This record gives sequence, C-alpha cells and structure tokens, in this order.
Amino acid sequence: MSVKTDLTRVHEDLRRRGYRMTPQRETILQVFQDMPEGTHLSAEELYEHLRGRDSGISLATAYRTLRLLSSIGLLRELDFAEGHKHYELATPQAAPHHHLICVGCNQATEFEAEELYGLGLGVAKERGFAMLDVQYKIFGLCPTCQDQGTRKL
Amino acid sequence: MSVKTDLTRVHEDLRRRGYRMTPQRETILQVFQDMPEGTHLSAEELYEHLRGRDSGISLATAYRTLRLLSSIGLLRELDFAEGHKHYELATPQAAPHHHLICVGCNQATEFEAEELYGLGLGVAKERGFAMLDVQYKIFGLCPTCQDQGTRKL
DNA sequence: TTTCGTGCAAACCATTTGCAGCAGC
DNA sequence: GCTGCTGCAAATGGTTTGCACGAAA
Repeated sequence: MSVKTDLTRVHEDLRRRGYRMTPQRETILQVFQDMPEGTHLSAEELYEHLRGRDSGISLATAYRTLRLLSSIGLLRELDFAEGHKHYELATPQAAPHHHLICVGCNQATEFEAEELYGLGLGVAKERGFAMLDVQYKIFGLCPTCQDQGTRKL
Repeated sequence: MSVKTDLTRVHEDLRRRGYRMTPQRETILQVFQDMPEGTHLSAEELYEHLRGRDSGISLATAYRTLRLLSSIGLLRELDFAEGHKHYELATPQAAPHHHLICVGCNQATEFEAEELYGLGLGVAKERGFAMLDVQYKIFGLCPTCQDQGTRKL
C-alpha cells in the first residue's frame, strides 16, 4: 500500500496499454490518494485542488486524465443526476459503495450493501453481459431539506 | 386507464400547483403514452417525435415540460452516464425498472428487481431521508460489444 | 527521434434563460 | 385581464478538441 509501490503499478498499467506516465497523471492520482477514503471529486473540484498545489495542470488535462484513469479502472466514474460527473479512487475490488442523494442540497452520503454486487453479476450473466460496475442510488430529501421544503426546481 | 381520464387527472395535478394545461404539455404527454411501456426519451429524441407530429413545439418547451412533468412526478428522470438525461412515464407506483447499460453501444435494457425498492426505503428511513426514487444501474459490455472489443473511449 | 501528452483557446453539446407576444382560465 | 406559457435566440456550464510545442521512452 506504499505510495511508491502504487505508482509503480500505475506506471505499468499505463505502459501495458501504450500510455505514458507523466508528472500530471502522478499528481492527479496523488490528490485522490491524499483524500479520505471514498471522497469523490468533480473535474472542477479536482482542478481547484490542483491549483492549490500550484501544479500548473490545466483543466483540459484534468478532464483528459480523469477519463483515462477511469478507462483503465483506476478511478470510478460516478453520476449523480446533477449535471456533472464525479470521480473516486476505485479500490481494487472490495465493497462498492452506493449513494443516498438529497435532491434538495445535492449532498451525497455513502453506504454499503454487499448484495447489490452479486445481484448485478447475476443479471449481467443472465444476458451475456460482462459486468464492469454497478451503481445504486437513492434519491430523496434529507432531514434538513424536508424541514425547509427547499426542493429546488 | 383511458386517455381522457388520464388527461383530466394531469390537468388537475397541474392546476393544484398553479400550473396550466396547454396543448404543448398535452402533446408531450401523449408522445410518451403512445410509446411502448418503459420507453425512455432524451429531450432531443422527444423533440424529433414532436417534429414528426408537426406540433411546432420548440426544443426549449420540450426541456421546460420535461422538467415540469418530472417535478410533479408524472415523468421519471433517468441518468445513464452518457451526457444527457432520459425521461420515461412514471407509472404511478408499480415495479420500478432498473437498467443494464452497455458502455460500448449505450444500449439500455430494463429489468425488474422488487427488492431494490424496499432496500432503498430501509436505507433512507434509517437516515431520516424521505425517499423519492431509487435507481440501480449495471454497466457492462453486451455480447456484441464484447466481440468487437469496441469500448469507445 | 518518435509519439504521446500538455496548455491554451476555441468549439461543442445539452440545457437554461431573457424577452416580447400569446393564451389559459 | 392577469399571469403563466411559448418561441426565439442568446447565454451558460460542463466537457471536448485542434494545434503547436514540450517531454516520455
């Protein structure tokens, strides 16, 4: 789990597919690794972190890297229905965490539910699909937003 | 289940909230009702159908109406992670259907899984949320796309 | 040295919005 | 007649792309 080992692995993952390791890609991965487990960032949020580090990495590169890292399975692309994507470190296998989303304040809380993974595998297999990911989302109003009746249209 | 009864109900749903019934809204609803159960359309796709009917309804109105009808629960907003939303008739209660999505060709297949609704209710309740909707998605590669190895990046 | 990756700015695409006229009720 | 609704066109916001230069391997 050391950072050094991790980077080496990433480097190999990239090269195996004909991609290169660059300081930008390294930095972006580092940002995700430095955050509490399960944190998810939008491209814009990642860009803010990068600016904080004076990395000089452009927004375009942030987007390109997010896409690349997702495509090789290092990040997971999340889509809450709010107009932009979020990304999180894809912990190798392990508990895929699902989300409870407040449509009032857009806050997303995580939770686990083992059975969802198996269920997905079953359905996928049944239809000859090779499953890549499952996402379960509950949309609702959090206690605070229920009080305020502030569902924004 | 007659169309006439349905429209009256919609009319009332709208008026109760201070909205008006217009021919545009009626037509758009009709488009959804005329499609096979469970069909989902993007705004752009709806617009094509509207053009086909020579309705003269603008794209802006299509968007506005989709949002409105979703907000009062007549349509359900779906979000496959492909950059634009889809909408489908929200059958009053009944089996919420979930989706198996091929990331290669973007085709979405539906399936049912009763247990997902109850699971959502449980998690939501546990945290004081008022649940509005649950969506379960399985991402993967359909048989055809597995063969072609055509996951588009 | 050959590609691939990056920054920049312009382009894109889905969606939203300001406005003036039109239409429910 | 008041006010919400619509069409149009312009604006917005997230994301992608063309290009020329810089840098992995």
